[in-house]
Amino acid sequence: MKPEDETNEVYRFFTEVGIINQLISTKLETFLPGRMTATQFGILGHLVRRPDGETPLQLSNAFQVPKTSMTHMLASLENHALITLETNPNDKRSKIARSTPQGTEFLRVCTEQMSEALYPLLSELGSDPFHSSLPNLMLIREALDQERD
Amino acid sequence: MKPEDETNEVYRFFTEVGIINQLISTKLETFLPGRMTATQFGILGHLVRRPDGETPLQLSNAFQVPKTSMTHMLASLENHALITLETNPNDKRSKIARSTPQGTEFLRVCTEQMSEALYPLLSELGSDPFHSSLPNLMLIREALDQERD
DNA sequence: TTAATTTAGTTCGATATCGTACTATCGGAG
DNA sequence: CTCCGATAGTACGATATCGAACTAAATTAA
Repeated sequence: MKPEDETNEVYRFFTEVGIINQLISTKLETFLPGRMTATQFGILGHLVRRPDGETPLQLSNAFQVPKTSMTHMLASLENHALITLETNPNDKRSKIARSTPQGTEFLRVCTEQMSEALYPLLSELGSDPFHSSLPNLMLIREALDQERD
Repeated sequence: MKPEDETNEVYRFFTEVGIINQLISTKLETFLPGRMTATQFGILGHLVRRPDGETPLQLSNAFQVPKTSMTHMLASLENHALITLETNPNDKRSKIARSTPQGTEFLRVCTEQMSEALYPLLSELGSDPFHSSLPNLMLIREALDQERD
């Protein structure tokens, strides 16, 4: 394949990623209350899986959003009583975000609704397209992540 | 594999897609002037490849963003003189967006810069991860797209 | 032909995002 | 201990996003 076509393929890859992200975020956001975004929901899921909590900075690295956006998202989740934000005893500059029981329950309910909504898609496609592309996506994500400095 | 693990894999797929989208958009946006977004840049690219132009509605379908967001994005591109917006002679409710020569040139320059910025990534990974996952991404995108109604 | 329905796009208002500049705290060098 | 550069998070302001309600044009029905 010509190098030019390879470059084109990379662009198409990123375009498809953008559209899939758009489609799935929109779909998810119809289940979420008010203006809660897919990213905010992702953060909640991340915290539910980590009972010791994480600092805002760790979260902004994990989701690759600016710290200033993270401040806003965490404040919003805290307003909904889905997480708590305490000062980090080891470093008073820092904080620790943790999921509340309501947060965990909220995640469970939304995830269930989302699974139902995705059921037709999974029956149609099967799990293979997801299964076989996941390792490549992880590879690309890690390389992009590494490069950023 | 258990059905439960399959579901988990699907979620990880969407998470990876979200993070890759975030990383690549941020990277691209550092090359773009002012507050121009990756989506707006994508729209310009779409129009450059279609000399006859497209209507705002076609564009909002292609990129899966609400019409009201498209209005804003097109207005912004028009302000930068990168596109023109004329009323559609076949349907006076409608409009046609077309790239201007400046738009085409602007796209060329930014694409070139982006290609240079992506060069290290491509050398490291090779084109295979992109090449082999693209068909699956297209499959998933088309299914999601179909479903939306 | 007129009236009702549908469709394309915009206006408006609420909220999300994020860059810049700031404050508070930490941790190392002397 | 004291200074100073680095680091965590926030305030603020500009702009992007997008749902709801609207206007105008096209299409369908009667």
